[in-house]
Amino acid sequence: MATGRPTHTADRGRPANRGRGIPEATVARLPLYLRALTALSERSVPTVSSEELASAAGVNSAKLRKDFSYLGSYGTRGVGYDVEYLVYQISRELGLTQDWPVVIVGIGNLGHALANYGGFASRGFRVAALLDADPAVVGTSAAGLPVRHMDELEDIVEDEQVSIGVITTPPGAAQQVCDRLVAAGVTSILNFAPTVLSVPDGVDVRKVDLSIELQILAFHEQRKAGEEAEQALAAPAAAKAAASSGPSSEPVVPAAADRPARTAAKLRRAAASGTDGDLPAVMPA
Amino acid sequence: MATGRPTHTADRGRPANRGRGIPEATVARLPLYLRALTALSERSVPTVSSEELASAAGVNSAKLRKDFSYLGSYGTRGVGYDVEYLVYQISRELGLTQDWPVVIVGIGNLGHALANYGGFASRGFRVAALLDADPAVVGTSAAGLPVRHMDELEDIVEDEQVSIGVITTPPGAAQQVCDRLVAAGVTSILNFAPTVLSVPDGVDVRKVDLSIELQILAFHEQRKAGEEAEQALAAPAAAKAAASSGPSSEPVVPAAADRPARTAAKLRRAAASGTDGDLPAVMPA
DNA sequence: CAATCTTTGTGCACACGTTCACAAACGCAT
DNA sequence: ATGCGTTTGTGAACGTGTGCACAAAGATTG
Ligand SMILES: NC(=O)c1ccc[n+]([C@@H]2O[C@H](COP(=O)([O-])OP(=O)(O)OC[C@H]3O[C@@H](n4cnc5c(N)ncnc54)[C@H](O)[C@@H]3O)[C@@H](O)[C@H]2O)c1
Ligand SMILES: NC(=O)c1ccc[n+]([C@@H]2O[C@H](COP(=O)([O-])OP(=O)(O)OC[C@H]3O[C@@H](n4cnc5c(N)ncnc54)[C@H](O)[C@@H]3O)[C@@H](O)[C@H]2O)c1
Repeated sequence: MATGRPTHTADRGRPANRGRGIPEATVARLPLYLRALTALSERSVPTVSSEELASAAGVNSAKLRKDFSYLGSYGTRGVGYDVEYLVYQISRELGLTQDWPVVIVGIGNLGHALANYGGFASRGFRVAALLDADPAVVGTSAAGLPVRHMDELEDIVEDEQVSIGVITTPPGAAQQVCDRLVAAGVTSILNFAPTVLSVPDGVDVRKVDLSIELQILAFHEQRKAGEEAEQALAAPAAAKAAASSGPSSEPVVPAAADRPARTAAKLRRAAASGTDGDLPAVMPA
Repeated sequence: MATGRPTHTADRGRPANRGRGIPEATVARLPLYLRALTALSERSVPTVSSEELASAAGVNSAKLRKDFSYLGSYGTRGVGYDVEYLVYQISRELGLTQDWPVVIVGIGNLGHALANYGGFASRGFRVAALLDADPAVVGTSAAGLPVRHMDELEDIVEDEQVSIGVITTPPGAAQQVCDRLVAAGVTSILNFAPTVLSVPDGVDVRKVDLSIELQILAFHEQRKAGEEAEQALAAPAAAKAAASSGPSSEPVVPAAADRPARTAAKLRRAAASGTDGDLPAVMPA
């Protein structure tokens, strides 16, 4: 097991979340804060309040303060947080004060893009090697690094002390590549292939799945269309009255009135898909 | 506002989560189930139990059953779920029975990779257009599609009824591109730039952030190293005894004993970083 | 038809995450 | 020193998500 997103398998009998145990949700937000703080630091802003920083990171200020409270009391009441100091503390907590060599396996479209990505090195992540199984790809270079053959994986992982691997192979090869990475000693994997990886205890897997993100957006998009259809059906008279009563009238359905073109498009969608009670194409036995 | 991951701003006065309201966590798993079910469907498997399907999707079977219960009672007790029927129901719920035209803005490294990605079209997502601001890029083609100029954005969005936009521009341009997409009528955005986007109510934003994923992995990796260091410090005598007592002895510290080479690497890390109580580089005023 | 076996659907308890609201702490002015 | 305005840190309430455990429902067999 140990596959999905919040799979931190090494949860062996921890008492509660206090006293070194930072909640997973908080950990996921720390990089966000760090990014905002780094921007402030570059503008030489000395201190920042929870309200300002929260706004810059796109979160609630109470949440931010609670998040920071897990790290310790690094703020000053009446003033705010010291930017440089917080940058250091968060970096340390996330383990970014050390070097993290990373291997990328599968140098196709996506692997190339990742290899070229500058944001990699900016936070202590160093591309230790690019690997591929295809002899046609091996020997070429991407972003100044040579693409090396999978045979070298074990040596590279050992020599360079690699503990993080990125998988950008086709889905069919992902599990096999994953097994090999784990056997070689990699204990954290970032998987871009649309595959459920199974790994032993103590190995963390996170996945990035474009297709899932789009499907979630589509779900909400469909829901929005359905809601607007309901609204339009429920009060068409009121909407017409508002439209014809001139500039002095107040908007009756503000959300819909803002973007009338969109509303028309969504109504078409809602009509096409059948928001509810559609006849299934296949009936169960 | 409306920026982070689970930001579904259109939550205007909904009573509870029942009666059409599917929990966000469930929505996020539906694509996973769908993928597993599609694979079964291609192997012509007629029915599947919650246990089997859960295992294939990498989740708990109780969770899966509860997830499906939000969609309705589509299973048969004692048998399981009809694969084809479930595929249809989930597809319909996610809105995949209709066509979703998508525009990709910023055809650089990542934009190219996404344009070439086959998994896009496989689920009703059609690339309606590739857009870029750079005259050197406009006019070239990627994955058989021409790269068009940003000036055409508004026309394309209207003509093709686009409601989903993908942003793969540099971070500095992301907010500006986002604003323009929203003004043109796009109401769902998938953002690959490391930027916090602010959008009006009714617009959904999801972000994919490689750097954050790596930082989260680094955090857990560091934690693992710290734990192993503690273990090794707490019971070095026991470990030595086990190592020297021959093949008849049982493992004392199983997790560490599995991959001894890794343990050495982690201990080195733990020593280098200072797991706790490090002196800060900058002190607060 | 009854007995048995399998598997679903869900009530319930608990864990986790979010938000409110406010006392305590601090800087600063007087 | 004292008071005032500001902002942190956190207790407490609430909402969401997870997983156990089991009754009910259907299949299957005799
Ligand atoms: N391209 C995208 O935008 C995108 C988006 C989302 C997900 N993905 C997923 O990312 C993965 C890679 O996508 P891509 O477009 O780069 O594919 P690609 O075919 O361009 O590249 C895959 C690379 O992996 C190599 N490879 C195959 N088997 C291997 C093995 N056993 N060991 C090592 N290397 C091996 C191939 O030689 C090839 O170079 C796929 O799983 C895809 O579904 C891609
Ligand atoms: N490459 C990766 O693997 C990777 C990984 C994670 C995140 N990202 C992020 O994704 C984004 C794109 O990365 P990339 O490597 O493809 O960058 P890139 O520089 O290769 O491509 C960016 C493209 O955007 C275009 N562009 C710039 N300003 C624009 C504007 N105002 N309107 C329209 N187009 C505009 C540029 O012409 C260029 O073609 C960046 O924000 C990067 O941080 C990239």
